[in-house]
Amino acid sequence: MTSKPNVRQPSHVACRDCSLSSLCLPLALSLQDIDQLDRIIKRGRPLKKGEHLFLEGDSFDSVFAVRSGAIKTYTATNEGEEQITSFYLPSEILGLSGMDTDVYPVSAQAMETTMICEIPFEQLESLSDQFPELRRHLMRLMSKKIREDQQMMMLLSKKNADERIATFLINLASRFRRRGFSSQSFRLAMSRNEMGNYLGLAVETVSRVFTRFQKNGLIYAVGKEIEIRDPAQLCQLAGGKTVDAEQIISAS
Amino acid sequence: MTSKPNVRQPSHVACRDCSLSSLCLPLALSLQDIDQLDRIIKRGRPLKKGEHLFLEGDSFDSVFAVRSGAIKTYTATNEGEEQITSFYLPSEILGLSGMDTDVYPVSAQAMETTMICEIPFEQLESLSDQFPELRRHLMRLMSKKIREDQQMMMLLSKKNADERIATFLINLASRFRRRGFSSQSFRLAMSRNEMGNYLGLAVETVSRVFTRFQKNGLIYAVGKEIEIRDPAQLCQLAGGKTVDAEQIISAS
DNA sequence: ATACGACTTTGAGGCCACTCAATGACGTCA
DNA sequence: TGACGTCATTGAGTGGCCTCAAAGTCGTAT
Repeated sequence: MTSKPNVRQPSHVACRDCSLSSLCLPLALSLQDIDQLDRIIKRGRPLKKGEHLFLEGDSFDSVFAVRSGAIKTYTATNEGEEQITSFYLPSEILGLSGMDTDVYPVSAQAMETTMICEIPFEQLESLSDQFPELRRHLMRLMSKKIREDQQMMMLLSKKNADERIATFLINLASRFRRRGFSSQSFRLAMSRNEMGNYLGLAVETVSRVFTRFQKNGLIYAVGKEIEIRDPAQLCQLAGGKTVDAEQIISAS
Repeated sequence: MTSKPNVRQPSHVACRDCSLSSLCLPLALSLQDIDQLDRIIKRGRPLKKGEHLFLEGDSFDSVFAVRSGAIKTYTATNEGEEQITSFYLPSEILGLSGMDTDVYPVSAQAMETTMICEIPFEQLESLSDQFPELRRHLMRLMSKKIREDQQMMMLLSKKNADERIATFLINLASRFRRRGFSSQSFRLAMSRNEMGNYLGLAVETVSRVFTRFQKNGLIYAVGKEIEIRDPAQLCQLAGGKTVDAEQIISAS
């Protein structure tokens, strides 16, 4: 929009030097093949909070990897309100759901200052022709997304407010952990409002549950800073059998 | 289980002779290439109502296409109850969500007598190596599934009982229509219980909504036979902007 | 430092869908 | 054909979460 931004963090880290490569697309490629992926990746300036990566209805050209920061995707309900469909953390890939309609079915917006790697889909497809493993990885990504969405459907149709929020916190914790951050103590990128929107709850309900969890020693929360105090009980609320839950318990 | 069943319908229709080929996997292939797909497809005996195609946790070996009948997929909630995740009608493909874990994340059960085409995944993958278009089609299928699941999440988190059931009926009608059946009048494969389970509603609520819809002239329902009397209003309840809705309106 | 807006918390009250319970309809099998 | 089990319907009562409202807190920009 204005002149080139003054970025402290180098904006052009190659995949081979990126600390996230073992979680991101490159994990499907050998060291020498990574460079080919690297060449098609576009790394733009950081997005500021509130800026959009793409809008619902934009033509589907690329998939994106989050390098730092956080992205939310959302769509409009029939009444024109926003319905958040996903939150994306560093190393996670978004945009794939646009593939079969040639337009993105959701909008993607930065929730804080965010760095993004853009992978033009057409070139990704030709690369997939060369590297079957990359192709399989893409399909696994989508398959995983389907499973996660089904977990989410289960949450929305069967869980009460306490269970929803416990599940959400445990899930976030586990994702932070995989990325080398603390799973006990972290900062939420989203507001209570956004959390409620995503979880199918009113803001007030989210707030009340947080208060109650804190009163009962499950968590300690100040604003967006969260500390998980009783992972075991939180996991149990979330419905212990999930892998996520076990990961956190083992981390404590 | 017993001797070979006496099937009225020929159990070994080749893809090229199957009336569903234009909706199913073959749509990605040219006429001569279809035969290659055809050779890897296994067509077993029909499943009787209640029989399982696979169980949650079974090793992921194949994807399946429904040829006739209907399949539901479900998983167990933490309390051990069944949570239905999808219904599949003829020409629809299921099983793809097992891809990234090597086990099926759900169980699949016949809701009525059902004929199935089984496509061993390993062979489907090698075929994909030969035919980029087949590969793209598979990815589009998954992408579509993701979009549908997100519609479902929206339904579960934002819609009330009336809207959920209207959406469900409109969606079914549109799927029947695509398959050349009437979209005005059809037979539900699922019980009220299963419908409620899928839609996140109690059976009693489903029943009450059906009664009310009937009283208001939106539908006429006797048991599992459904007639859509006022597609426009039903679409509006479902949240008019969906493509499904428009299709039905244009059909009336 | 201060003022403003955005976000969060807390309370009061109401509604929608759930649960429990009982009756009615359907389909199936002996 | 009758008896049984399953499924569907209807009613009464309850509770969890929503809505509305107001006060409190935080962050930010001037």
